[in-house]
Order: sequence, then C-alpha cells, then structure tokens
Amino acid sequence: MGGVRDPTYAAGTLGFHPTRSSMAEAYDPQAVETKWQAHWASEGTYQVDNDDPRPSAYVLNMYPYPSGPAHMGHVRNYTFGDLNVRYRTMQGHAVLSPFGFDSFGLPAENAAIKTGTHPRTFTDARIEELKASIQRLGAVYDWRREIRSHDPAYMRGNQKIFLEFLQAGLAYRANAPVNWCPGCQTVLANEQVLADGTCERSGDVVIKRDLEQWFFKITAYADELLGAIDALEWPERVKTMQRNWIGRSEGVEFDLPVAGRTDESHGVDSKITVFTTRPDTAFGMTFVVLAPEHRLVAGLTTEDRRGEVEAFVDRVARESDIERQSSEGPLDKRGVWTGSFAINPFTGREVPVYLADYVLGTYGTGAVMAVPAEDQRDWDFATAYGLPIVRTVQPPAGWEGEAYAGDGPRINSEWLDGLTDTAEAKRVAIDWVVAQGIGRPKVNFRLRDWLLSRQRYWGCPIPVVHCPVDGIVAVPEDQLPVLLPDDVEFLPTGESPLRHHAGFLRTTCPRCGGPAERETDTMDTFVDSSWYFQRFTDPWSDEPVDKAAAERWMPVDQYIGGIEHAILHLLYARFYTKAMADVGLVPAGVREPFTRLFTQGMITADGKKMSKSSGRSVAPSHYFDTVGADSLRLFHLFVGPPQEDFEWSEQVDSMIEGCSRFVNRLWRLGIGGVERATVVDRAPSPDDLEVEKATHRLIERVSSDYERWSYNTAVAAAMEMVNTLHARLGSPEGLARSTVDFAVDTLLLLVAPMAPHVAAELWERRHPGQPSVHAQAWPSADPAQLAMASVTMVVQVNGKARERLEVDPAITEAEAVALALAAPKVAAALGGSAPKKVIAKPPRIINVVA
RNA sequence: GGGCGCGUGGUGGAAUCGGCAGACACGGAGGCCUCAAAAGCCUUUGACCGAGAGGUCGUGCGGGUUCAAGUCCCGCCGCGCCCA
Repeated sequence: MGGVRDPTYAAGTLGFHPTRSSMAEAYDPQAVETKWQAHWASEGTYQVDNDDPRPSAYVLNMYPYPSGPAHMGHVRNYTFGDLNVRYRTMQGHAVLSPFGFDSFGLPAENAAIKTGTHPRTFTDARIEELKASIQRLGAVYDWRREIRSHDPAYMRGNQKIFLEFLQAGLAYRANAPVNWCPGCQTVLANEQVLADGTCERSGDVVIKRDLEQWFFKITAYADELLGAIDALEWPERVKTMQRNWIGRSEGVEFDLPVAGRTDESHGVDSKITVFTTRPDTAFGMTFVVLAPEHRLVAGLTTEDRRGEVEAFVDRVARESDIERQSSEGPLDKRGVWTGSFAINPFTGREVPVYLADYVLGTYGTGAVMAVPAEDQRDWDFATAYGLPIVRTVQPPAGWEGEAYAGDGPRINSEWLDGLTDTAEAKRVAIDWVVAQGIGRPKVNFRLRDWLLSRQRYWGCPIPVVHCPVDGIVAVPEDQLPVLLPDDVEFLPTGESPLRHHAGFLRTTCPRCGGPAERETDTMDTFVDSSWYFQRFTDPWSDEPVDKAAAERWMPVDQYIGGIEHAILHLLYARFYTKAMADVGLVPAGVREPFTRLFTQGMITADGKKMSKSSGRSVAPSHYFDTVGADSLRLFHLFVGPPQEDFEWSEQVDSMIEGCSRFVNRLWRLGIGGVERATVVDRAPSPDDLEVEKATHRLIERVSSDYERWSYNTAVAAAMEMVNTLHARLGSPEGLARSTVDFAVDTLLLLVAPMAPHVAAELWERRHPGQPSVHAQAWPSADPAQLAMASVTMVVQVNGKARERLEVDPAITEAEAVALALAAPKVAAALGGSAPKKVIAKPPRIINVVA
C-alpha cells in the first residue's frame, strides 16, 4: 500500500502533470473501520494507567441504561465524548475515558415477568448489544475499567457506602406516602402508575399510603448544594433548574392558637404552625389552609363537617402531586371547611380553617396563612368560598388586578402601617413574632429528602436486617455484599420476589444471633449513578473508592449527557460526592463531581424525543453498514449546535450522504487520487503561500471551534479546505508538493477526533511506520501566518454597502478614507453632495454619512 | 401565572465583541463525462424589478437606540423547557 501516492501525484519538476482519477482506489469504510477498531482495542490505545506521567483529564458520558443496541441519541452523545477524548489526548493529556452500564432497573424485571428470562441474563445480553454498537461507532474507552451496577464488587461498594451513611445519620427510616395498589397489595414506582392514576398492571385506582421507607438526608446539604452551584461551569439553564429545585426561601414560622383550645386542654394540638415568606402581610390573613394530610385535620373537623371533610381527604389521597399543584379545575371543588377556627395572632381575630388539595403536607409545615389580597391563589380561593379579603399593601394608583404582590405602603396593619419597603416590613414583623414568643425566623427548602427504597428485585439490596430484639442492624462488612438470590420466581403480582424467598428473607441477627428478617427493599438506581464516576478511577479497589486514584482523576473535567438529568441525577451525584467526602470515603477535597457539564440536545421525531417506544426510532447500524461510522459521526457534528434538539426528518439521509461525499473527497486528497490534479516540486508560488496561510487559519479555526463546542462550524471549515484544495489542484497552476502535503496532513490531524478511522488510515499510508495520527501532537498555528495578505474593505454610504475594495490589512485610517471617497460608486451614491461624516473602522468597514 | 431558551432562504444551519446577512451542507435547475447509467466534475440557486449593468426589499410582528441592529432596549405573537 506504501506506493499509492506515487503513481497518482505527478513527480516531475517541469510543467504540469495531469493525472487521471480512474485509477484511484475507492474508499471502503467497512474495511477501514473494522481494521482500526480492532487496532485500537488490541493496542490499548486509549487505556490509561493511574501512574501515567502525562497531565490528567477525565472525560465522561453519562452512565447509560442498557436497553439494547445504541440509538441515535447514544450515537450523538458518544460522538461528542469521543471527540473530546481524542482531542485532549492529542493535546498531550492522559485522558481517563471509562464506560459502564446503569444495569439495575425496572425494564429488566418486567421482561423477566413477561418472558421468564432472569433479569441478569436479559441485562447482560442488552449490554453486549450496546457495547457492540458503541464499538462500531469507533468510540474509544478503557474497557478494563468497565462497571456494571449489578457487579458484586460494585454492589459491595454501594452497600458499604450505605452503611457509612447509616452510621453517620445520613440514611434513616421514616413514614412516607407511597403509591399503593390495593389490587396487587404492593407499592408501585411512579412510572408504574398511569396518567389516569390507575395501576398499569391491575387497573385498580392507586392510592397514597404511608409506609416505612428509607431516606437519604440530602436536605442536610441543601445550603451547600445551593451555594456551590455558582462556581460550576455548567449551562446556566441547568444551574437555574437546580436552584429552583432546592428552592431556598427565607421567612418565619409562627403559631396560631386554635379557637377554643388551650395548652392545658390539647397540648401541642392547641396550635397550628404556619410558614410564610410574607409575614409583613399577616394582618391580611383571613383564613388558614391545611394540607388534607395534616395531622390536626381529624381533630379540627367538627361533627357536622365530618362527612364532607372525610370524602374530600379520601379524594385528594387519590390525586397525584402534579394534579394537586396544577391550576386546572374549579377551585370551589378543591377545598373544604373543617368547621374550626384559629386565631390570627396579629389581629386577634378568628379565622376559619380550611383544607385545600394544593397545599402539600411535605412543604413547610403543611399549613399556610392565606392572604387573599396579596396572593392570587388565596384570592381565587377566598372568592370561591366567599371569604373576606383585606388589603394590607396599597396597590399603585390605577391598579386593576386582583391580588397585589408588589411593593407599596402597608395599610390596615396597625404598627406596620406606612412602611413601604417590603424587606423592612418583613424584618419588623419577624421581630414582633419573636418578641411575642410565638415563632422564629426559618429558612425553608423545597428540596425533600431522597426516598431511596424500592420494593423491587432488580436492584442493590439494602444491607440491613430487622431483628425483633435489636431492631435495625447493619450487615457486618465481612458479610458484604448482600447478593440477590437467583432462584426466584417472577410473578405478575407486582410484588418483589424477595418477599417470598425464604432463603433470602430468613437470617440471623448479627448482634444477638437470634432469628431475624433481611430487608427486602432495594436501592433506587440513582444510587448507582451517584458514585460510579469515582469508582472508575480504580474499579479494582477493595474499597468503594481508592482515595489516591480519586485524588488523581476527580473531579470529572468534562461530563456529557442529556438535559433530562438536569435535576435528579446531577443533584444526587453532587450530594453523594459531598457526603462521601464527609464520611471519609473519598478525599476531603473532592466535593463536586463534575467541573464542566455539557448537555446535548435530544434527537426528536415529530417533535418528541426519539425513542424505541415511539416507533419512530432509526437504528444506526444501517449507516455503519453503508456510509460508515465516520460519515454518521460527521453528520451528527455537522448538523447543528450540539446543545440544540435536532429533528430527524426525511431529508436526513441525503445530509448523511453529503458527509459521506466529504469523506470520499478527503480520501482522494489523501491518497493523491484527485482528478486532473497538478502537483509540482517547485518553490512556493504566491498561490501556495496563500494555501499555506489558509492552512494555519484552519488550525486556529478548528481548535477554537473544538474549545467552544462549535463542531458544525469545525466541519464546515474542514469542508471548505477540502474544496479549496480540490479547486487549486484542478487549476492549471496546481500546487507545490510541500504545500499540498502540509495542508493535507494538517487536515488529517484536525479531522482525526471527528472522523478517526479515515484519518488514521490516510495518515498511515502517507507516513508508513510512523506513530498514528491519534498519537500525534495537536498542531498549532504560526501566528505570523495568520495575517491575510489583503482584506476586503466594505465602503457603505448611509449604511448601505456600495463598494468592496481589496486593501492592505495595515492600511491607515486616512488612506482608507481617501480610497473610499475616491471610489466611483461611492461618489455616485453621494450624488455630488459632500459627506457629512465618515466613520472609519479600517480595514473592515468605512461608512460615509451623506 | 413566574423564570429561562428559541424564532434567519425550499431545508439543516453560519454570522464568536454592534460592522458585507445567508458560510458550509441538503434539495432544486442547467451542463460536462458516458453507448447508457452510477460515481465524479462544472455553473447556478433569498425574494422582487431589470435584457444587462444594476436597483429595491429581506433575519416572527410593532416600536426604539445607533453612522451602522439577526445581534442592544421596550411591547407583542408563536414554539419549547423548568417552576408554580
């Protein structure tokens, strides 16, 4: 193969030697791609050791759920990741590029119920399919570090971390409302409840029921999770979503005595505690609203109201939180009066106590003071129930709206009257509450603790036993991991098979040695994805995370994934990282997992996310078999900004064809197979120098495009260079050999991260016996070569372009203006009148104002 | 209801700091090569007026700032996402 260049590039020193393309070897993507994929795998090209002397970089794609062969979303995602890995490697970094599988989860268990295949068998088969298609894409990873969530070693780590959290008080048990299917007699995950609130299996109406569940105390980190967002190099959009999700609000919590009750008669039940961010409006509180699940509801309901209240509470229990918080539906059906009154401590007046579905028991105290004049929802509620509305903030003149939440002088508020500044009025009101001894300033978070227990089989068992004597006892470390039994039956009851497996269930208490029951709840799969990136730094370690390895690689420099994980996964991973540092499982300095985050857009079909279930899914394998992986990669890079969604339409195939054409044109350049090409051994002509300069500008361009994730323009720039070279080579003057070689070699270096196979093959043919293109150093542009010999200066008259002049880039302002005014077209546009003003920005633009 | 993002040719998109709108590609039209086709190559392609030279209009809509606005400001309309 080594001689391919010679017969096609004319070798003469005299005149022009046109060559014919008919002899040129056609590009065979499948042959070349298989060859290089095998080469990278067998050479371990992208394996890095923890003692690699090069500076570190850590590039990671989000942990995928293995659902079978890669879909287009994966292809897009992994193309971006792979480009980063290869680019950083050429820049001289040891790039940690691991891969793993988020392999626990419901789909495998459902498949087991449907087909009888064990979830492990099913999942491992899906993983092999996904791996195979990732490899055909040419994406490179250090597969020695592969992790699957269901690996016993990984489960052991999961359980060890859990026990450390339990020890530290970061894991606890509490009652929580869960989805309960009365037909199946089991707890359902949210995704098992259909949109109409029925069980996907039995069709029964799913109700809310309180059960003991495991929680992680993520709220203990609410302030740090919020505060540390600022420093992250993440998309603002994601940062905003996380801030909103954490939802910090400063306010006050205070007590309202229940009318007719005293401390002596009712103890703590004599008061309703409310949380509010607007204590300055409390004089306008004309009623109180409790969540239907509030613990005081039964006691506050009077006999004559009991029937109605109970029916209401029952109905709300069947509504989802989303329904409850939506603004849809007639308000007069969404609340009910308990028959009781509380006393507004500000006014001393009695106010009725209502229930409403939109007040959630999980937020604040589950009770809100309703101030209809300053809160629109309270206004609507008051209107629907005929409750009084008292303004305590004077709306501006001409105000025609209903509730007014803005600034203004306080009115009807006794000692607050006249205060205009809301912040000051709040301070005064809080001071009063504190002085009265009825409340305290309170910072409230929207963030709830993380409910991690799942009543499923295919997940990591929570490593504790329930002992009738000792209560909850941790499984001792030397007995970890607690593995899932294989001999289980998957029945379509929805109940976890672990509950019926005697061998798993029955055990002895590690503390007293008496009979005990094993915990049958397994962990939410978000647990697995909260620390896998730490495990990758040394997946062979006996500890969950090897501290030295984490010290070397963490945090992840570039994390890449979908915007759909903006909140839960990314927040849980941040919490886990901090909590693991605090219990000493990772170095204290590793407090954030992902320095830089890139969220790529979705591939949509008919405006919705392309997925297997939508039926509009397109398999990448077809393209691997035809145009090849490089063309498909280039298409994904070229088609638009990576953060934007992309609609997969009819015309996509011809766009991919276009990328394939580019690969073929690059190939013909590389092997010297360009039609009628003229290559001469001569001293560089001015044309050659121009091409050389264009090559330096290309280096500059592509490098900066890679840095700013503007891959579509990087591809465009490479296409432009290929077009230029084809055109120049086809002209009678041709190009000097040194010019062509420099331009083509540079092109191959720049394109290597995007189209790694064709670049590697051409480089090998052009430089036999030398290190691969992927082992070459990233080229740098010579600054002296970046300046253009001449630039186009636009001359405008009154803002309209009238003339374009080729000028020296170093032209002075005076010269530029003189040149501009001397141009006939400019004179014509001026029509004889003298210019009033000339704005000169040489050498780019001159604007003559007439 | 609040917050954020987006809106550019027939299509995907480019214009990085307010300075030639439409790079690059797809699609279309015409041509070369060929017995023919495929592949490849060349020309052309925002709209309108004009034989041409050239001119006018043009970045969702309406205003504004500026010598100059796709880009900045104000107000709308539409779509998407997040929070209520």
